[in-house]
Amino acid sequence: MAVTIKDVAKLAGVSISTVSRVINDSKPVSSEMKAKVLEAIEQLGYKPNEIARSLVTKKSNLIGIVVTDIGNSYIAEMVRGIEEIGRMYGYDIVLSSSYGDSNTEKKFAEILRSKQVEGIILISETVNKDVIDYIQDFKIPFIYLNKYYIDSKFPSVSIDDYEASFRMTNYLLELGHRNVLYLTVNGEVETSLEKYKINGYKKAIDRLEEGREWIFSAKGFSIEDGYNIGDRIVKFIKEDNITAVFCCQDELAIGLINYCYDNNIKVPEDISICGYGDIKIASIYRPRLTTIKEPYYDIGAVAIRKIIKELDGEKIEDKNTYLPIQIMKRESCKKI
Amino acid sequence: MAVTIKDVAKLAGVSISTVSRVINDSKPVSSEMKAKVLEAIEQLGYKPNEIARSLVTKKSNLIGIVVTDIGNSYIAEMVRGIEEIGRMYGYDIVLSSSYGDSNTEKKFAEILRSKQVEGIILISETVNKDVIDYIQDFKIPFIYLNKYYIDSKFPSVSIDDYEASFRMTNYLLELGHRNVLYLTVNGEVETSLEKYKINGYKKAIDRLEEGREWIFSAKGFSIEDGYNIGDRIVKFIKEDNITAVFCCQDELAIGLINYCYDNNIKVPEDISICGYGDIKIASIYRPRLTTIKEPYYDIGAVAIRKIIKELDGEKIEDKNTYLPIQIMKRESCKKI
DNA sequence: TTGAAAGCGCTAACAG
DNA sequence: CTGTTAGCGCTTTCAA
Repeated sequence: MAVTIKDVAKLAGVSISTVSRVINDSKPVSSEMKAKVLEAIEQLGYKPNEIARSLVTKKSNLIGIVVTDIGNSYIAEMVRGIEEIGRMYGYDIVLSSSYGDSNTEKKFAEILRSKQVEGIILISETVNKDVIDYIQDFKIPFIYLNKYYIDSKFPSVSIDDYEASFRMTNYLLELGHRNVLYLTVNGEVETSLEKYKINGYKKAIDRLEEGREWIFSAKGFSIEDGYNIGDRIVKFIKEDNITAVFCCQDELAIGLINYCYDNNIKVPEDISICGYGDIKIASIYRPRLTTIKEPYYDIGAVAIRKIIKELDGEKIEDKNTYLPIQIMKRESCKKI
Repeated sequence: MAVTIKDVAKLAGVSISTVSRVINDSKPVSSEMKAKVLEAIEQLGYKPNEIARSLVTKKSNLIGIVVTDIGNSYIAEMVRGIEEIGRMYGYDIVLSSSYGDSNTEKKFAEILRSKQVEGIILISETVNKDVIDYIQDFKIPFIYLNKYYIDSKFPSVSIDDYEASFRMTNYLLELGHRNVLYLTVNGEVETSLEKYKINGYKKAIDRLEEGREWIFSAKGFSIEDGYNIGDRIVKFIKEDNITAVFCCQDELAIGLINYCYDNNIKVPEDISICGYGDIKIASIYRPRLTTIKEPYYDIGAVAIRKIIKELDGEKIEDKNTYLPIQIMKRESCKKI
């Protein structure tokens, strides 16, 4: 059996309240008693039982997070931010992976609540108003992070996608490209952030004299989806003299570049390709991927900071938080 | 205030013990009472407070894990395995990142213990007997995972590095390579797994008539280290007609291939390069990296399985667990 | 089969 | 400044 506060009290010859006071520094204790207690604690190697403590204080110092898949590098990065900042404020992280199933998301959120987590961060890749409502009903601080979709009624933290997309398109234009294709993804148009990104792209193109929009859709957001659409894109490139492809996600861009590699099309010599996200591989891959940096670490950090603020009683504004945009100019896009 | 067992009892018109019995199904309860209780639970949306439960049962159903950095893809993969299997047995994961500092590892392990985790998994990248001893003193199930170093006295789960390295070298030989360079890393020779891997390489080379060993050291295990050693390797390649480089880690291999890319050396046309680990990027990168698969997910899965077994009172053998080896034959190495 | 009561390890009034 | 005591929400004897 582990050593408890009683053992310490007994050894130090004081009451348990005194021990409690010294470990929490909650009320003045005479220095001699304090010394005795500290001595006993040291001797016994006593560590307070946080579970017992939580039960009475109603503070578990736990933040629950349910992610789609910690194996995704951008999610791991968000979790890093959450964990590191959480720790600074004394919170530990309880992690669970839903693998994209929204019932699982619910179930895990439920379990987390049972474990008395003080707040929940959900990192999702699908839209599910249902799940959001469900978790909000817990009445504990809750942040919803989704790189692909938005729930307009629910604040989150992200970059301004419209602006980012606009800036990236402009960068391509500055590089001299005139026929820029935007590669988006089929799907829920209503809630997809693609709506904003496409508008950003359009705005930039529209400012061109005779600017023409080329929008194309992949089946999904994955590397494989990018690869699979390669042949159709390449056909387009040739027919319409496209010189740059702006992919709505880094994964698609990587997949597309892989397709090019496998088919002897040189990037950026034959075609410039850029992505969106700046996932880890983007700067490792050759050619290094030109992309928009979504600051995943910071997104996680800000998310948990919000939760902690709310826990501390600060009123958090009910607005989306936008983080700075950065265009990572690398070698996958060249001047024309 | 959340709804408690008392509320349920009151509403159902029974004692709290009865409620407890139905939620735990621990003792027979008449079906009518049961019905009333279930009804009340439903109506109130009652969920047992796991913290309170833990306090009395002394089972937190929490496994603590301290990792070097969840941003590392192989670590994320191990965590996936841990989490997924843990969940199957009703355990939740509390995650913390040490960023490589062994005092932090200690400190976090300590915090986890306070949180009453039932077992600890430490994923480390350095050697520190100290930390291991410290955590073992907690007297709770503990698994130590380290991709780079070994503590011979402490069982872990991994592949047989000697055998893996032997097989990979043989594969290179089968491909027709005769001058194969092994790229290792400077450092703690005593505890490094490189010892075994180098021996595996040597054994394969030695079976060759006139086989010659070429062993070279990078400064560290990172992509950057691989890149930085590029010029020296290339010099060697030319002088000594090396046709294949066997890198002791995928990261080094990727770094080296990047160096080649940037310096117009074609892989695998000019030089074959293989890695060790099969990290996520290995199969995405072009050329796809030939490498040895270390089954990270499975390593995590087996690790937590061991912990759970121990928690269930099964005696676990005090031996290292070896997982199957697989050579991923891809395009970065070609026939000669 | 049920309920009363003790107690898990700790904090926080409340007295003194 | 210190100790006594009453819980926190739950499980688990022990009687009934």
